Parts: sequence; structure tokens; C-alpha cells
Amino acid sequence: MKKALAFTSHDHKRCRRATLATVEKICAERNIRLTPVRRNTLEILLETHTALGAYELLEKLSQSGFCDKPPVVYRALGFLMEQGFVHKLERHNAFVACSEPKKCKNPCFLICRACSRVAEQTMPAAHTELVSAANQAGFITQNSVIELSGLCAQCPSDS
Amino acid sequence: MKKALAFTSHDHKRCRRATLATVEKICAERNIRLTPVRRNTLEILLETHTALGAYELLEKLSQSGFCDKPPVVYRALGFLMEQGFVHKLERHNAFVACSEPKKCKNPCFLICRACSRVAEQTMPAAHTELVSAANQAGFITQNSVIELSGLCAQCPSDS
DNA sequence: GGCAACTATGTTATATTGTAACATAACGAA
DNA sequence: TTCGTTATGTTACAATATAACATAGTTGCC
Repeated sequence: MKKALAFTSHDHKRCRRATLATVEKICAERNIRLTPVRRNTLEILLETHTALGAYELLEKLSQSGFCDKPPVVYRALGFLMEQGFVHKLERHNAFVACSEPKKCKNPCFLICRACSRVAEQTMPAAHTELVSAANQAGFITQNSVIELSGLCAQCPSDS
Repeated sequence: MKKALAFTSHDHKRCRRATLATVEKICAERNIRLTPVRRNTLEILLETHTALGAYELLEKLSQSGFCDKPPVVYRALGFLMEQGFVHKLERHNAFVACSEPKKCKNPCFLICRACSRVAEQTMPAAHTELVSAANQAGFITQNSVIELSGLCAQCPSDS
């Protein structure tokens, strides 16, 4: 498993642009509309590899001239989540841009308590292990929430 | 992995009593107090292998004569969670009694969409796999939220 | 272009979930 | 028994999320 992108220094402007381009391509393919609010919401989330609360997002959106009412942001988030462009961290009631739209499958989230950065990792082996263990207990898994909290490599272990 | 208790028919009265007895024993050992609200909260959650929202719980508590105010239930839940007697399902903002207080470690939750029952399983192999995969990505896991949604063995797969 | 159907956004209001802060009461050790 | 600690009652409010309906924009069809 290579180091998580979110936790390593990288050309983030490029990273953002690339993700946005992928999303645009997918929207074209699916014949769905990345309208201004939706696009702006995604762009805000793409600014950093951290998660934002809906109301933080809403404030930033209103600074960009959009209507400052909860349904605005929740609708945009609804769309983006439905399409898999954004994920919700259930533990934190916060939203994070998908770092690999298109490839993203059964994502696990690694959430650094010190720097708040969130890495999205697909861990196929672990996921399979989990699902098959559940299956042996007589359970058919349809959906998984996997959120690990801890410390990323860049944060000192006493923080 | 044997079938999850919550999903199989069993002597539930006995199951409840046993869990409560274990909790009482642990409280004695730890020298902490299972006061009436706390005990009642736990008993309500032990009635079924399902999760309840804080306000549902609060209503039941008030039916038992406790003060009908949010802090009452949140404080009881806070205590019970701190001690590991109750867990929160983050995905559902709901609370479920721990089915194996004492043995409980890194629990995963299997949540049936059809019947709402919740099984708590420790899946050591899967958990280790997950933590070590995260570790290879440069991440030190301190805490995990693992919640699988799907169908239990007793519920028809078209439900 | 004009119209109908559909999709998206604006807006008001309210539901749901969770805490802060301080007053009162119960408990437990000296 | 009295003092410090722990727990509960109570008021008020913060944070998160949705319902419902009005308005506007977009698309396809004629």
C-alpha cells in the first residue's frame, strides 16, 4: 500500500484540477449537470484534503454569492454524494471530496486527529475479509462505513 | 465465525439478564455507580437487539418517571459509552447496548436494513488487516468505526 | 420560436440531534 | 455531620438536517 496522497506533500493545484476534470468528464458521460452551486461546493471541498461541515460549506458558498440557506448546500451535497464525488464522514458529520472519482469503491477513511486531513483508501483485502467474515455470520453486506481515526505520518505521535 | 446472536432466535430474557449482570459486576469492579437513570437507559436498550435514537430513549425514560430533558439521556449515554456498555452507530445517530461488555474490543456492527436488528461482531482478522493496511499507508490507527449495512439471514433478500 | 415537462434553485419554516451552564440533590469519606 | 465530589434537574440554545412549496432555468418537441 503506497502512502496516502492526502498525507504527503504534492502539487495540490494539479491534484485539484485533475479531480475536477475527472468529475466533469463523468458528468458528461452520465449526462448529468455540474451546475454552479454543485461545482462550487465540490471546488470548496477540493481546496484541502480535509472534511467540512455542511454549515461551513454553506458559509463559503454564500461568500461566492449563493443563497445562504441550508437546503442549498444539502442539495448540492446530495447530488455530489449520489454521484460518488463527495463522501460523508459519519463520525464527524462532515463532508470530503472523493479523491478518486471513477476508481472509488468501498472507500475507507483515515482521519488524522492532529492535522484533520482525511485520506481515502481502498483496501480491497481488508474489505473482502470484513465482508466475508460478516457473511459467515449470516449477513449480506450491502454497504460499509469504515472510518479510522488516528495519526498520519507527518504528525508527531504525542499530538 | 458463528452466527450473530442478534440475528438468531434465543432466550432473550436470559440474554438481557446476563448482560445486565455482567455490567453490574464490572461497575462493582471499577467502583463506579450504575445509578437508576443509567441502569434504566441500559435496560431499555437491552430490550431488543436494535438501536434507538436519543430522543426515543428519552421518551421511554420519561415514561419511567425520569426528567424529560435531553441532558438526562445524553449524560446517561455518555457514561454508558465511556464504560463500553453502549455503542453509538454513527451512521444512524442511534445507540445500541453492547452485547459482550468485558470481551468487547474493536467491534464491528452488522445492521439489518429489513428488521433493524444490530449484531455486534469482533472480527479480529479483518480488523488487523485494516489497521495494518492503514499502517502501510503511514497511518497509526487509534480508533475505528466499522458499520456494515445489509441483510441478516432471517430477512428475505428482496426486502 | 413557443410550449410543455422536467430539473434545479430560492425561500420559509421546522424537525432532529446534541451541549453549555448553572442550580439542586444525593453520596461518600474524614 | 459536614465538606467535597458526583449525579441530576432545568433552562436555554447550538448544530445538523429536511419538508414543502414557489420560482426560475433547461430541454426536447412541434
